[in-house]
Amino acid sequence: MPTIIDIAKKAGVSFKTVSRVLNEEVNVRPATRQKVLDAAKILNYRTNTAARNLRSKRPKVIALLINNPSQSYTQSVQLGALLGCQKHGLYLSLHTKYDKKTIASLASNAETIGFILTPPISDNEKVLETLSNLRKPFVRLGTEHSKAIGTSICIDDRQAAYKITEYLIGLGHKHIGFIKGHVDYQTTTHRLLGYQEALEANGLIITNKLITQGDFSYASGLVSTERLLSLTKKPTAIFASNDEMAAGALAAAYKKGLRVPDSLSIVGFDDSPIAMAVYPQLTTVRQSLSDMIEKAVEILAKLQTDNKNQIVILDHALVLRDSTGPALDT
Amino acid sequence: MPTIIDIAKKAGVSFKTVSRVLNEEVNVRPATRQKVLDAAKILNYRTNTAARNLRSKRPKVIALLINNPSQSYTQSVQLGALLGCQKHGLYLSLHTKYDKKTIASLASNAETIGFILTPPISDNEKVLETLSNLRKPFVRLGTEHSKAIGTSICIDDRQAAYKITEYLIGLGHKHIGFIKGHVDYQTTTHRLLGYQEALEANGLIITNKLITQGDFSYASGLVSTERLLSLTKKPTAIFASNDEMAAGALAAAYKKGLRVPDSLSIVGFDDSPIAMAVYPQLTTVRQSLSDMIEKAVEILAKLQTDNKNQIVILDHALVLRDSTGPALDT
DNA sequence: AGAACAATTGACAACGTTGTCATCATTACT
DNA sequence: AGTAATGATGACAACGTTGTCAATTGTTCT
Repeated sequence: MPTIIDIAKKAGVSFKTVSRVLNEEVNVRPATRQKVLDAAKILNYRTNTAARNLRSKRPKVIALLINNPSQSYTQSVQLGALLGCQKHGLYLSLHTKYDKKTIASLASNAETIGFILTPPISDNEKVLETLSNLRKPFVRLGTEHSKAIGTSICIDDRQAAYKITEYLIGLGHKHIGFIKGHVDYQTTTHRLLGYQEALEANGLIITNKLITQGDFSYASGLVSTERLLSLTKKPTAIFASNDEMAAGALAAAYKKGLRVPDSLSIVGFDDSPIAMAVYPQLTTVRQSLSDMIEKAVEILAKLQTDNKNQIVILDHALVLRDSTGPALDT
Repeated sequence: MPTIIDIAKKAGVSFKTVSRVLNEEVNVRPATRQKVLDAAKILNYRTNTAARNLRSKRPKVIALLINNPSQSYTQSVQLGALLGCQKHGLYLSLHTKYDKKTIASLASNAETIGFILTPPISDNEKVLETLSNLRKPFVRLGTEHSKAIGTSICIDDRQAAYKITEYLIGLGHKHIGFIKGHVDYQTTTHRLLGYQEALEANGLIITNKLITQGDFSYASGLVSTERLLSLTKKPTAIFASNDEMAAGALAAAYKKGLRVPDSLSIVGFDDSPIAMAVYPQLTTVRQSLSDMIEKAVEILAKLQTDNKNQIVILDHALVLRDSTGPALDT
């Protein structure tokens, strides 16, 4: 493996200058920088993180605050965080408690770079206030809260919900039930908005009877769907705000003897592992949790004092599988 | 943080001797070793992996071969492997291809310590043969194959299946359906054996009609259960060889209008995330995948030439949740 | 006892990077 | 134009460990 000394020789500068370029320090002439970067590229240089961590006195720990009942969510996030940390030579410390004391003690540790908050903690006012006072950087996942504290990373939940609703409308569905997520989550609001806007834009009426309250759990999806299917004017499609509730909706449909997607279409949201583990496999919205968290780690890793309070919006995609089909004629 | 030099001062030896003790090298007098270990304990020493990795020329990469359709399985394993690697200062390289060429190229890399094989690759004869010839150590997960090649790590699937079957029998169930797993997996055989032995030991007859072939997928659990429930002599309980099939079984029960656990008890196996995401939550067998894989990493990390071909059997536990209840009187 | 050998321990370099400080080049100011 | 301030670069030490090899101690054999 090439070292910065090899690069230095090739570029005709001192190895310290190479180090400066690679660490994006100021006070390097653009021409010099370019020479170094070219040489690094040719030699296919990769930082030796062991050496860097040994010598560097920079903080290297990222504190991940996570408290989500869904184990698969927790796992995905943890995996992404770990991969991100590995990439940037950082260490991860994982926490499920987020009281003032815990956060303060983490923040006072000189090793700690900053925090990553996952929903619903991302929108917890107390935590946000505590962190703001402590002057440690933090990144909030899955929220685009207007209040500009810290950096936020999310997808455009509203647009995604809009698109998947429009997809159902395109299949001929006119009565589309909606199962809301847990009230503590900001995504709950945005997904509902997207659904409502899509109906409106396509000349359909928004009926409150077709909108039920869930909490992101399988059981709530089951119960909500039972309620929706007992309406006199039954929906021909159901939009569950996440995949677990969609799985519950599937079970409720089976219970009623409705075939999916023949008699009822069901869509979820997230493209979590459950979406493929279920029969029929769910049409859903893919958001890459691991991308999200890797981005969060990257932001903290490359933190400069100037780039605070941005909002990063990542891509999403409709995933069409087997749980959706044309609406039945009524 | 204390260094080996601090320990050396406290123990009155040279820092090189401390290094030797901590690396479990030979040729250290027992008394010296003890002095060093005591000093290390008092100072609460922790190895600086950055420094170690920088200087050490030992290989540091573990190749993980994984090809499992279940995303949640893949995630758990990857997470455990990453945590294990972090703990031992190693790097993980992940592979879903396992043809001869891929394996050979990984093995020829001097950086590679060894391989971890996950089911069903753990029992793939071709792979095992290739690896044996390449003389790189490997650890096989989820198998206790009698053929003693490489180290194997597993739980006692047979005993676990026995116990959960006996639990059902204890609830009064006399007709217990069984859904087999995918044929490529060795666990499939052992879980079936445990089921059969429990029936036999409790004076129940083993009926082939009550045993159906699945493949670990939700869909196969659904179909198998439908078949079992259409028998003239219906089972009052169903033992699915994993949680995904148990989830499918739940859906089939709903479809038939059977309440779980009132009219039908269902048990799964693995205690995967799905077991809690489903309603009612599944009674199942917990096996800690992450423990399993961490152990695998540890074995490779501390590899000595002498301890090959062992079989490590980890603990399991019955997890009683809401999908099981007393048998209906017939 | 003395020689030969093995076991045990230590001195010191080296890994590839960042931190500190010194030096040289350039710009800004009087 | 001369001086001060700033920008750009370099020389070298240092991080905490392992690798190499030499020095010391203990053991075995003649």
